[in-house]
Amino acid sequence: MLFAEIVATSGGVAATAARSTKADLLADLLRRLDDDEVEPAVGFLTGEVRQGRIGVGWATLMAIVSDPSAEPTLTVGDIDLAMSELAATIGSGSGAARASLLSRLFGRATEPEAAFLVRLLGGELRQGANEGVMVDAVAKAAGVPAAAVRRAHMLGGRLDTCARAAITGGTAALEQIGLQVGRPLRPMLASTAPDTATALEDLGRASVEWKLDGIRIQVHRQGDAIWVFTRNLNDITARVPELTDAIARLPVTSVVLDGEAVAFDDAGRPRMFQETVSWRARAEGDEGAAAATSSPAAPDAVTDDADADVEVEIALDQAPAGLRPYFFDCLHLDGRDLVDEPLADRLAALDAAVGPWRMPGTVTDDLAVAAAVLAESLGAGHEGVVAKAVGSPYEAGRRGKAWRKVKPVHTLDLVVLAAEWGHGRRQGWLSNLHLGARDPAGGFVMVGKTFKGMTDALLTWQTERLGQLEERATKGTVWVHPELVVEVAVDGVQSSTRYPGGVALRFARVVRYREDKDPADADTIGAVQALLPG
DNA sequence: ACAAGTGCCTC
DNA sequence: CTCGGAA
DNA sequence: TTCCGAGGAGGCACTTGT
Repeated sequence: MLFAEIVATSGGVAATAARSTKADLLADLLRRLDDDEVEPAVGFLTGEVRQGRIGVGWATLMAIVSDPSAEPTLTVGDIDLAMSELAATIGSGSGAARASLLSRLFGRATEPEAAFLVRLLGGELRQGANEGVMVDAVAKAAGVPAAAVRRAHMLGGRLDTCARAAITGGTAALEQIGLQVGRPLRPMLASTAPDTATALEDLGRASVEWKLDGIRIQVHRQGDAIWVFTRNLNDITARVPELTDAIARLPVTSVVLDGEAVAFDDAGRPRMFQETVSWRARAEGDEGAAAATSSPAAPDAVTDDADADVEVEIALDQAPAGLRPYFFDCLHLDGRDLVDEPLADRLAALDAAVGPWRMPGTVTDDLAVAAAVLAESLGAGHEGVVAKAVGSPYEAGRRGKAWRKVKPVHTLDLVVLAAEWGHGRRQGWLSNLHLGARDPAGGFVMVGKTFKGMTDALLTWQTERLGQLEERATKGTVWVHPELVVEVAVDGVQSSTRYPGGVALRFARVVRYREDKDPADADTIGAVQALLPG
């Protein structure tokens, strides 16, 4: 099939409002593909290339110079091949080689094809349809129930291969795609709740578990073979030897576990998220250190009689404590799939499988108990809790209401220093705010930006109001007289080298404007810094 | 040898 | 990761 | 209810430029 047909379909999808019509358009195209074209085409129409990292982003795309072709000649296979070549182009000189490859490719593309490629490779397809719509499209094209596609997608992890299976083999082929140890499934996600009482009232009897601020891990083990995947199903096995050591010791023959990995300090307190992230990457290629860092002590051993050898090696390494896994779900144990079993049964399997690495938590329907678990978690330096209905199955890939996360929210009164013009549906509105805390010595210290929490009506108001306060502007940004106070909610702050106050807001969103307040009433930089842990 | 720019990953 | 809009 | 897209913070790997 010509790539131009993909581009035309994407255009049609973008011009359509109804999701079902978008799916119809996509299904029409899927039916016309050759079998070998299904996987790349599903990727292109969900904004991805199946080769993954190809080392091409906006800067690279903007530097391409080429004359568009008049007639479409590129096929789906041509583009797929080009992506494979780009992915394989690494090492010294690869930048120029990729640029050359892209120039030649764009020279063979018509103008609409080139524009589509820029959006695809730039990660901004913006056609109002992604994997969610594509699932329905695949079902329509293959004449199978959407639920069958959805389930295969969740358990198999990749929609492109599910699409090919559905179209070439129908329901029977989809049913072959089950949970397989060594292949990641899409993790279940949690929706939010304002507090533990609300969560428990919605859920009834629930497992209330600590929520740790680290990296989501999905661990697979089959005999001696171990895999560690992230939330987005990336394989980080080689980068987390401390975890694989611990997993190797579990009393199981095969297992699939869901959990969180966090780095801890000497005192047994969790490190800041940024430190956990950097921990993840440091092990590989770090010859001596990786071998010396033996399995971390189990949580119960750390607080009282920690293993002396571990302590010594850690001190030598200048890298105290380390990365620890905390598991909160068990999806497969010794040959038995548990995804469809109720949480209570999965927790029983978890207890048998992970011993000391179990996420702390309590099954309860008592509001006071739930509140106490939250207090314990926060007291131990963690992020909050997740409450989970005890009867719920593991809804892979879904952000269902069976899991509710509860995190404390802080609010700050900050001053708008500048705003950036929005893009896409925010075009024409001043959207992204630069936020400053008050410096008691005079002036304001920028601590972050936010574009979240604004309704369309607020965007309109804010664009007009900030326009009145404009002092100077560059392309994309308007600096304003610092007098507008805005109440901002944050999950917390983190240390920053970018911002002059040494702190940056985490997940900042606008609550409301405070026109009743003056900049002199705004929170100080000291108040913001006080939110740093420790 | 070192710094800057870019891509891509986590949340 | 959060949020608001839309189907 | 579900999906999409608006865009935030930091940190490492890799490549290129000085």
